[in-house]
Amino acid sequence: MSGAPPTQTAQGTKGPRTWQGVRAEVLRRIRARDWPPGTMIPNEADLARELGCARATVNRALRDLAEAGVLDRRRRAGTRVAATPVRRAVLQIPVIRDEIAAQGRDHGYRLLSRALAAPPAATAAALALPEGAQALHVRALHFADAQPFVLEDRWIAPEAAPGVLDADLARISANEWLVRHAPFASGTLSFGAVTADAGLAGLLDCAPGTALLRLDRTTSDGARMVTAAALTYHAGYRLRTTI
Amino acid sequence: MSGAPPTQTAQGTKGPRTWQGVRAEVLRRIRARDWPPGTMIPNEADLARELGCARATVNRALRDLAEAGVLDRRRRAGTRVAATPVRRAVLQIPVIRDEIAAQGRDHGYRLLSRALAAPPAATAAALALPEGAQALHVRALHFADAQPFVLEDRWIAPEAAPGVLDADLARISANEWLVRHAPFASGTLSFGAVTADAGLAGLLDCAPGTALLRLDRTTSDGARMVTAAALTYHAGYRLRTTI
DNA sequence: AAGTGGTCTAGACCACTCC
DNA sequence: GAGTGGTCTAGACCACTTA
Repeated sequence: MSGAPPTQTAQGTKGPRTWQGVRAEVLRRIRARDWPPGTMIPNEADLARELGCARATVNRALRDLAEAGVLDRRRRAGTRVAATPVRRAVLQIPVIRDEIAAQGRDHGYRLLSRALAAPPAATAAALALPEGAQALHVRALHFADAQPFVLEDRWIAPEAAPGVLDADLARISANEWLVRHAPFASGTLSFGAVTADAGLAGLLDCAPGTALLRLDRTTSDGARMVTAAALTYHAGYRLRTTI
Repeated sequence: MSGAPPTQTAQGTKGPRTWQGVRAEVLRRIRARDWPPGTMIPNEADLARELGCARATVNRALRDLAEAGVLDRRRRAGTRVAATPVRRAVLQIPVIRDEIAAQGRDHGYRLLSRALAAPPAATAAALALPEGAQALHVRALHFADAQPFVLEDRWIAPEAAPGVLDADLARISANEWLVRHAPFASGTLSFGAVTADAGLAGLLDCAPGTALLRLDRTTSDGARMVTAAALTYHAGYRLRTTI
């Protein structure tokens, strides 16, 4: 139910005294319509008594189901079965090199351009740059077995990524440099579709007019915006995940 | 760092005696390169002593960071900072009606077709249907304020969704019917871009050749495949999430 | 005002895995 | 075999929210 099993200890039928067992039992009652959507379920203390375990165990199970969107929990108001379950899918966003390597293909990389420039207004806003400030603009192409895989078009705020101006981005992609030097950031992600113009078509080796998947991403180190990147994938690329 | 704040109690700087405080402190040390990627960090008991809290509190914090992909934890082997951090983004997949309502727009719905038929081979395989078996094929259009929002093209295995053949899919969308009657399922999800042909362009009110975001989804109730759906969104639609 | 979930503690045992 | 994380317990206090 949850995106990934919370633990590796994913055995078959857990007794009801483990938190996985409690979760399974609660899920069973929901699926069996003992507790239809919208129903208020017993509070943690009562459930713990009924199932013969500690309240902390029940709490762990219910918290997990709430994170999965199955339950709706609120203090004082209690816990109810979600009326319209919101599914949560966990997307894995690997480093481009790793994604290609995971397919058993060779990763290639070519820096197309690198320049300090004033970004377009939208990008400047996304990076929270002051008026007229410059940023590092990098365009690069990643290959899988010599086939174009994804075009990386990235703006980096130099102050937020010290050292990036000295990095040899012809050898190591900005993607990887940032992962190594400004790791564990937070940010936003959005997906859309774009039509390949002549330039994109040439770079990604497809016909002009082809529909391509594009991922836009902004990254913050927790305090400052570090980078805004647009990744345009080759034709036919699909992003996969499981619910 | 984690997809969503695990609790609503997202205050500023938590003292180090809460699990959020421990998480913040660990994250700070990682970002400050006190613990570079690949480093083994102290075990839970030591960290708890150092930070002056219970081991369970440290466990909660480290487990959260491990779920976020920041840490790599293994029994006996200990906890280390992930060498190549795999970002995990949590995607919210709401019911279409709710997604439109959340934008403050009116949801409209029109059933285009409904028929029992033998699905194409790929779909039959996705639904694990026996040779020549029939499935319910539903095509419908969702509107936001009378503008086409998304085309739903869905195959449903009737045996796995008892009652669906009697459902009035002209009034309630298959999307919603399934959520209500076969909830809390698991499945796969994949995204891609497609070019609008004349038919799609007409339905989604865009020019032929426009690039559209398409989401393919299969759903299982845990034992059997229930449905395979393709959702093709209107031009300009973006799927957003945060890391 | 009161009841519910959210969290912390201190201790214990277990399961897994690396040495 | 030993050390690490994974989990459970019993009790306690707190924070929030709603009646």
